[in-house]
Amino acid sequence: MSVTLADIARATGLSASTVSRALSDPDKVNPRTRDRVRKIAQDMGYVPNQVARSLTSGRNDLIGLIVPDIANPFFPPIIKAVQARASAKGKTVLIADVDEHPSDEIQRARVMRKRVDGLVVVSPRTPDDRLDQLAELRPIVFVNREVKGAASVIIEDSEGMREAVEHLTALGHRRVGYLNGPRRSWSNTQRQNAVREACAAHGVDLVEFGPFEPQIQAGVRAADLVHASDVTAVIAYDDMIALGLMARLNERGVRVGPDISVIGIDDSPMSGMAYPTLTSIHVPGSEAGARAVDIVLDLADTAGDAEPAVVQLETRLIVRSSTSPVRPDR
Amino acid sequence: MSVTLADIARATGLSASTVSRALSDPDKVNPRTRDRVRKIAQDMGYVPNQVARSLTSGRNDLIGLIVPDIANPFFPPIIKAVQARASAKGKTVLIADVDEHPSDEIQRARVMRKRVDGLVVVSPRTPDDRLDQLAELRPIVFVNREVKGAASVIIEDSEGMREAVEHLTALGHRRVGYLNGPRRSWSNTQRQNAVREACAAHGVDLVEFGPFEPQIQAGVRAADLVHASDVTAVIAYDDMIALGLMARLNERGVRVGPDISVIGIDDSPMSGMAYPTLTSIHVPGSEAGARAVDIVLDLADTAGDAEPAVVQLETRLIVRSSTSPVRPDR
DNA sequence: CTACGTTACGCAAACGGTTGCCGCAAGGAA
DNA sequence: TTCCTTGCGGCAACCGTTTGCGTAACGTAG
Repeated sequence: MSVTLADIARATGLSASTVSRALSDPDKVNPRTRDRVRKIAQDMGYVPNQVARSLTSGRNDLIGLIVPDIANPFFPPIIKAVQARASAKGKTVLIADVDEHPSDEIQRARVMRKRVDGLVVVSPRTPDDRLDQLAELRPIVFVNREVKGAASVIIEDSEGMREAVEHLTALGHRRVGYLNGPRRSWSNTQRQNAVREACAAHGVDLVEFGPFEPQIQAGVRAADLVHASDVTAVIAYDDMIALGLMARLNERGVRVGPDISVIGIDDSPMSGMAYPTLTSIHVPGSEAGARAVDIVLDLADTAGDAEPAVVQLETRLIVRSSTSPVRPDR
Repeated sequence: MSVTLADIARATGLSASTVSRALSDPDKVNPRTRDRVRKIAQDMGYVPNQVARSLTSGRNDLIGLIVPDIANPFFPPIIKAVQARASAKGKTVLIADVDEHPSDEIQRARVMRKRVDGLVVVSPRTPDDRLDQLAELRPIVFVNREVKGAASVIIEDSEGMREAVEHLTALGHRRVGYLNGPRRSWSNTQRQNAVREACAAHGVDLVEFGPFEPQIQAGVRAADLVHASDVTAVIAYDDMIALGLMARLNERGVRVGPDISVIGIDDSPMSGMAYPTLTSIHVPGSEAGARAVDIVLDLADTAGDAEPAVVQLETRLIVRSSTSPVRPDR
């Protein structure tokens, strides 16, 4: 079918091993031979069979990426960053969208395990005990999730959240809503704690709603609850919910900004395109993705003796036009 | 390191071949033996090594997907659909984001070729001659791009475009702008032709702008050009441009809808979340992705003797609130 | 009881590279 | 000239599975 090492060996009169070395381990062979082999290989259109290569060498030049939902706009930037970084290091990305269906995760991961050099898992919803099982599939690194004994890149919500609440108090808001994300979400727990602490610290009344799924529709539903309450500002678990919220408020004639302030989390690319543009807590997804790749490849090299790295990334508030001073009559 | 067939063979006192058959070709062995083997394999936590499996069988259970830009919201639904469909057929997706950098494509594709069962390529920008090279890497299917002699799923813009122009004329618009996409984009050529024909057919004056990159920022830039012209409605090459356009028009106090009508193309998930919600020509990306997977796997089975399938998918207009009757004074 | 057909399993050769080890030849030193 | 070193390249094992073929054991029929 296609050109193999053996074909080149025949064409050059050398043995397969020499050809192999000429192509991948240049120092072990005479420069003249090397060049001759390379030229012939080139001419014959030789492309090494990665599968065969992996089998012996153990290296796959592949990294596995597991995400819950590609369509959620928070993830594409992460995926892109992972893929870019991997590509820069000569790796390709094997992707699995588990579609918010955590039970698939372990299965998928196990199947992937042998053909990738490492796993990057973005898994906000999976229960801890499942993750522990996953964690055995080293090298592995978790993004936005802390798993004991495993490497991870986590996003520290507290700073951004503090900025958000500070921003709202500066605008005169004293009663703020928080729209909870999914009940089992690790992120939501983090964010919930962060908002509670920040509000307590600033003497702001906190009203919690939800849980809501990270979907536009959930935000739409949330809108009416929020509107019926007496909060003057609301922080949503993520931008999706915030955007749905805004859309519905717009529809009901409530002006986001002047009438009620809205803050999202993630700072997904859509924040700047919504109307009004959405004030959002920037979560450095791209950076997290890139770091995760670095860590996992490091792990792959150093055969897992080192102690797992835990990288923390900070969040910060990006102010746009969905937040305004509280209305004088409230 | 991890459990192999040989380990199970040892544990059961059988040979590796029998174990292999017990697990993957159930009819060839005694049911009693089969069950015993399966139980032990299960207990020992055996996971077949896909790499080794691929090497002999030739099957990889992988399909390659090449997209220009994951972060462009048009693609995630396609990726998701591809991944979902692939997953349903027991395949995993190898993804390459070529970052709008067409020269990488062939290289990446060649490297992928041996380890995937087929390639799905979404490549709106790559020049034809390059695609011809790509097309040799069968099985391969192109999405939203026609390549002679190769399978493809193409999206027929004309119907949706006809509906769009019809819709605008019904609202009284007689002078319509079209914001061109990237100069070398195949899609843009299609859309440009479609809008020209549709306008000609309905006696509408067409004013073309651009080319523009499919980015928010390009739309922002387009806004001022459009505003300075005398068109009362504008159709953008894609939603990204349309959204940027709307954002800037909003900012300048031009009311999208009442003052100027805007139509996007793609009907990306954001169309419904913009303000005002964006009338857009729905492009069935998910369906295209799913169909592409079907075709490519078909091709992989039937060793490429059949003549390449070309599937056409229709577009249709989704009316939302960014289009309104033309202002009486225009 | 022999002969033949099944069934159930094992042997061994792939698949296409990689890599440890060894032999051999050439060059330098003694 | 001889011995040792060094560098180059070949041999063969191996990675973990699949699969064609062969064969032992067993059952059935003649």
